[in-house]
Amino acid sequence: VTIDHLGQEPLYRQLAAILRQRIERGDLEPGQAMPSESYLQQEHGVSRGTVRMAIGLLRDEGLVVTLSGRGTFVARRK
Amino acid sequence: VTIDHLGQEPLYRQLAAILRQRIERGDLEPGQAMPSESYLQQEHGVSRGTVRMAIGLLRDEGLVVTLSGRGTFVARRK
DNA sequence: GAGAATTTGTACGTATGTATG
DNA sequence: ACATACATACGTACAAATTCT
Repeated sequence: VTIDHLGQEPLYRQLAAILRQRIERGDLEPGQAMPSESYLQQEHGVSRGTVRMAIGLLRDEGLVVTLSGRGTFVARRK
Repeated sequence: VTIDHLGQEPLYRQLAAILRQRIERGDLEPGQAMPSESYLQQEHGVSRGTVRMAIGLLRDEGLVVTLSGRGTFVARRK
C-alpha cells in the first residue's frame, strides 16, 4: 500500500485511503493515537499539508478526532 | 549580521549561516554550550521553530550536538 | 528529596508564498 | 479560476530531561 506520486488520484486521497484501511482493519484501534503528522509525512514522503488534508478527510468522516497539541485519535464510535 | 525578513533566503538558513560563522570564527568554542533556543529566538526575532530548523542544519553538518534537557553544544571534533 | 526553573522534544493550528496542471 | 502540493514561518500547548534552589 504505497503512495503513487504519478497516479491520477490526489496524494491526500491516497493517504486517506491507506489510513482508513488501517483503522477499519483494526491496525489502529479505537481510542489509540494515530501516527503524528510529521511521522506520516516522513513515512509516505509527502508534505505536512498533504498529511493534514488526508486526516481532514478522515475527520469529516468521523473516523478520527484531533486534539490540538495532543494528537489525532481513532474515534471510539462508529 | 542581521536577519532579513524580506529577503529571498529562508530565515532558518540565514540564522544557520550566522551561527555557522560564529563557530568557525571561534566565537563559540568546541564543547561550549550554544545560546538556548529561547535566547536565539529573542535575539533574532524569529520563532522557536525557525531556531530549531537552523540548529537542525548545523546538527546535520556535524557542527553541533544537542542533548535533551541540557542544550546544544559546539562539536569537539570535525 | 522536593519543587521550581530551564531547555529540548513533540504535536497541532494557522497563514502565506510558490509552483504546477 | 481552481485544486493539488510543497516550503516557510508564525503561534500555542504540553511532555520529558536536566539543572538549580
